[in-house]
Amino acid sequence: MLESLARRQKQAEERRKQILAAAARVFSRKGYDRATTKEIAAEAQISEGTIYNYFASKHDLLMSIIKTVAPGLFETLDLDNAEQIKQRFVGGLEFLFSFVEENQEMLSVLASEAWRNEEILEEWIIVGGRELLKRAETRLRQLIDSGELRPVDPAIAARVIVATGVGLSLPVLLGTLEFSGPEERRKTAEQVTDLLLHGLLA
Amino acid sequence: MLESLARRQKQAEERRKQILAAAARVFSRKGYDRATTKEIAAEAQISEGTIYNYFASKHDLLMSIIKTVAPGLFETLDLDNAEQIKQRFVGGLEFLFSFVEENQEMLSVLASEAWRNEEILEEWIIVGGRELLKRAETRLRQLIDSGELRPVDPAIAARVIVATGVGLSLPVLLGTLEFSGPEERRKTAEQVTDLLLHGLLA
Amino acid sequence: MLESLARRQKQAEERRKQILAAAARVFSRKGYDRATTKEIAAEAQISEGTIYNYFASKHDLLMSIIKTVAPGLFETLDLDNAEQIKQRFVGGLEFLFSFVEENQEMLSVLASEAWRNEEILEEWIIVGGRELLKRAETRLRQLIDSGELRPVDPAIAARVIVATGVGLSLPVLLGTLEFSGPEERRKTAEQVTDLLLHGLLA
Amino acid sequence: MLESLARRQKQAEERRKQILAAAARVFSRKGYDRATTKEIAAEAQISEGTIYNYFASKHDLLMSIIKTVAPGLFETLDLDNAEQIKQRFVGGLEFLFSFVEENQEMLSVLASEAWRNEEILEEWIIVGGRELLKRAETRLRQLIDSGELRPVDPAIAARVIVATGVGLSLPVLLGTLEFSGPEERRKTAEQVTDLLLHGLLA
DNA sequence: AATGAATGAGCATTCATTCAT
DNA sequence: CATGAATGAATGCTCATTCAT
Repeated sequence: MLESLARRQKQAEERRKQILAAAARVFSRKGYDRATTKEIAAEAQISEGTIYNYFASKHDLLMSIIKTVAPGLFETLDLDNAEQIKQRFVGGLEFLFSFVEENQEMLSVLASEAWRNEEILEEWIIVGGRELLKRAETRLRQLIDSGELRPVDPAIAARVIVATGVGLSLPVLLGTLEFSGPEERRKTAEQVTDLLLHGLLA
Repeated sequence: MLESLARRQKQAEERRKQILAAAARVFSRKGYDRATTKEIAAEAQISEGTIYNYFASKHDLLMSIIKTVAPGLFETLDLDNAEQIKQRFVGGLEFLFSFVEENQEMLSVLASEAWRNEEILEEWIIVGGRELLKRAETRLRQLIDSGELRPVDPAIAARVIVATGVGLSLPVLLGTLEFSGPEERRKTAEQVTDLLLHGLLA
Repeated sequence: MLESLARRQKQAEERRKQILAAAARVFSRKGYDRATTKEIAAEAQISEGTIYNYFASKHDLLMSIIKTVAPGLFETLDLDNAEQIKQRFVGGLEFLFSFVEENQEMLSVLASEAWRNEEILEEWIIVGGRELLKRAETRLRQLIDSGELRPVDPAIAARVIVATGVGLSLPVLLGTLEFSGPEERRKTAEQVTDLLLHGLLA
Repeated sequence: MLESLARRQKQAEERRKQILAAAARVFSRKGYDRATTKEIAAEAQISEGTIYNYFASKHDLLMSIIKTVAPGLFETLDLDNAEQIKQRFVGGLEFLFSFVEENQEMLSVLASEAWRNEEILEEWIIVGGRELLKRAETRLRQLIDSGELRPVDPAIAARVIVATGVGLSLPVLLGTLEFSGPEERRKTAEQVTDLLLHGLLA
């Protein structure tokens, strides 16, 4: 009895994930508006009606996808988890590249819908971005105070670092660039870090 | 006769621009899919049918907007029009920020539609981006060869520079950031240039 | 064995009644078309599937409700079970009012569905109404022949009496009127009878 | 110009009526819930989309039908427009019968939907019915005071009169009875009036 | 017998496009 | 050229019914 109840809940959770993944693929391919519930159902190999046993609406599918992937994005962009400055940058970029590649479908849904969905823009881009910038700024200020970094404006520096990370991720999100593997991700992260730390000048 | 023909053509061209601007405003506000021809007609203060005297379809409106604004984007990102390295960077960034602010509506249409429109992505983002990177890379290689820049990988450096420019423009495109005026644009461009040229390290 | 079979049948009969009562409540509240099997199941505290172990379809539920309540309606309207004319009228009206109040839910289902369901209209309203009028007419003719009533057209008189009873029951069926108790029902029945027997004129 | 504008408005009004009449026929036949916009469009010999150029929704169609016919119902039931008591009753009943026959489709929509539509029930049945009873009661009280009628309870008498009128109209509304012509309507009105005024007793 | 997840036909509504005026 | 009413295909969503457990 209890066992079957637990199994049923587990199956329901599996079903939810299956539908969400299918929806993410279709949304990523077509965009939210051009995606149809018919196509999502076909992608998930279920009938249209079944979607509505697990999600209240097409809009609920979208928001559930965003909620699944967005929090991880801002954690990933965190720079606080390494010892040496260089390692922090390299590690942060590597995590970012990995996260973006692993969650490309869901993140591209987030990225493409934020433009026209006030709710997503407010809740996940503006708020998340502001907090991210604040943390980066605080961290940079500490490093400047400790003399490890030049006395640059930490607000601008934070914006440049985040902008660079986001800008470098865009082609991956758009599906126009793929890293060949972990080594390439690492090498790119190291090269970018080198440029950010030492600059372009001779 | 000829005069009236010319005048007529000129008026027709005005009408086209008027409709295109209205469409850009509505697309920017609602997104292409959620914009209706009814709303575009109302915004342009004409009737729905008139749209079809100047454009073949709603899709044609979209592509015409893209075609109007996209070429300027890549010219703007060009770094070749200044003497000193620093001035090239500062000038390029200033132009970019100005161009993005001036064309925010049309560019946000481009940015938001590229995610789900293969045609736009291919023709304007991939091709344009590739050429832009190529030009930047060539230019950087010359500067490295001349000893003005460190011997970094020019391909990576080009990607970082473009990524930073794009990443810094995103909040403006999304409408979540506005420069207070030309001075702020210039100051930001200078600070970003300083970071790109000299790096973060002490 | 036999005993358990009988018990089982009795339980099944209980279940049927339980579902039918739940369906009548929901149909009465929402109307047949807007009622859902999901809501009926919830009201009966069973699962949707179980309904179909006792009834062939939602339509079967409706017809079973009608079949349960409609025959009683026409028996109730019968005027043949009293001695004095006045008592016959008063008693008939009292029974009608009581029956309508007691079966308000099921009767309102009948009343509201007859408008759009040819089967119900034909089988229960037209046929039942015709027989009712015929019996009333026969009875009135006897009373006219015996000199107890004026020589009015018995067909018209029957229609007026039935119409009055039905018309007075409508607010109760609609749920917009409730008698405060048996005394009010009796008093109303007496007042109406007085008017029907003696008329309005001074 | 002005002429064509006026003509256009007139045509639009025609269209509205055409659609409303078609909807009333289909609602009357199938009931609101079982009627489809597809069938209404076919009945009106237009396409489905055109309905929405004139009405906001299927629900708007329903409420527009009710609003068209309901006010007339209560005016018709008014008893105030004749000299002699008998003539008032006969005239009132004749008007009622005519009105019901002429507006059978729209009225049957009102009658069948009031059961399940709180808005219609409240706004058109309860409020309208209450006012009607009040007017009838006032009028009866005057006639009682003037000695033309017996000293019966005017509230009960009003309910009986209205109930009789409504009850007699039901078969017409349901489509199970048709008067053969104006003479039959008049004769029935006279017979019913005779019974109401003089009662059944010898 | 009881359950409730899965099904898919069917519905109201939207909107790009056409075309008679 | 301008208009806007008419069109009808396409869509998100509902719900009676089935059936594996």
